[in-house]
Amino acid sequence: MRNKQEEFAWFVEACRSAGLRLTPQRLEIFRELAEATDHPSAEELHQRLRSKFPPISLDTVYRTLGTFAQHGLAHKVETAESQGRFEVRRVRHHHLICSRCKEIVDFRWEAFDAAKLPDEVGAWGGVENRNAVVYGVCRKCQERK
Amino acid sequence: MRNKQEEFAWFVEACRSAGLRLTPQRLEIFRELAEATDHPSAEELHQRLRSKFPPISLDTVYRTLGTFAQHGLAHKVETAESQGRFEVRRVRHHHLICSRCKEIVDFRWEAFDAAKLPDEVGAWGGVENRNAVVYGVCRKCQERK
DNA sequence: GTGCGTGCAAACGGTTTGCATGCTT
DNA sequence: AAGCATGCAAACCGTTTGCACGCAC
Repeated sequence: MRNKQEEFAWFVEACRSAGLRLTPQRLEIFRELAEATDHPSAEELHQRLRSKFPPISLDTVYRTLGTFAQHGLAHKVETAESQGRFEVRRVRHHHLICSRCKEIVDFRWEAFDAAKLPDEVGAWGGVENRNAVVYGVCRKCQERK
Repeated sequence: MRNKQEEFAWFVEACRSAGLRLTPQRLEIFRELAEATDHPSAEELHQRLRSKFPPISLDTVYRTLGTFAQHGLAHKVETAESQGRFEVRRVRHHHLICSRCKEIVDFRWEAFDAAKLPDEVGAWGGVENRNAVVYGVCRKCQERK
């Protein structure tokens, strides 16, 4: 986990090399998403930024997340839900998804990262990334039942 | 891979035990989805059913897929796209997704299915399912470049 | 006959887009 | 000064819903 200064420096550099202008909105959106651990949707993120200055429109949040995702500054998480959810991928990780409350939690799984893929995958094409998604019911929901 | 008769019998039984009525529309939708290998969206599926009898409305396709998913007769695939895509899960499998053409291909990976999850996952809650999603560029898109 | 499933049409929610203005470079 | 980024508002698309009719049970 990087500290805030490092993260900021990394963001600035990433924007530069992607040819993206450094605007207060983009900075705020990135900072807010980088601090979040719950993979917020665009709308959720917009709520959290309401009180910030400058006021950021929802459109800009959508556009900015799209731009970030395009340039690898953020990632859209794959879920079976309709609403898109985003994250800044600090370290290689995977997702636990609670089928009741839809909460998404990160976890590390080095053995999976290192595991050899089946041969047929090589025949399919060139692999760029892999992710594990684990479904279940989280402790909180189990107790709530 | 089951043959059509077996699949039909399985479907009938699954509907019965789920308390779902056996309608021509449901049968057609299931058959079409079971034959598809490309994880179609509701709208794509509706297109394919256009010529069939009885004519099936798009609403019914949506509703039926939702019902199927609820009862485990079909599954919504987790992707980073906005449009939902569905499949009938014949055997345990995982997904290759081409980041260019968005095609989704199934593959088997028994080693992953059997692999031990990290301890922290047990602490999170009760696991019900796991899926691997592998991203890359498929052969066709590599050559097209 | 009962009531679930369907089709129609209208509503809905999340997301995208055209345009004029503003601010980064 | 040039042109990308933003905000506004309207459009858009995939999906959901209320209602009345029809069909599986």
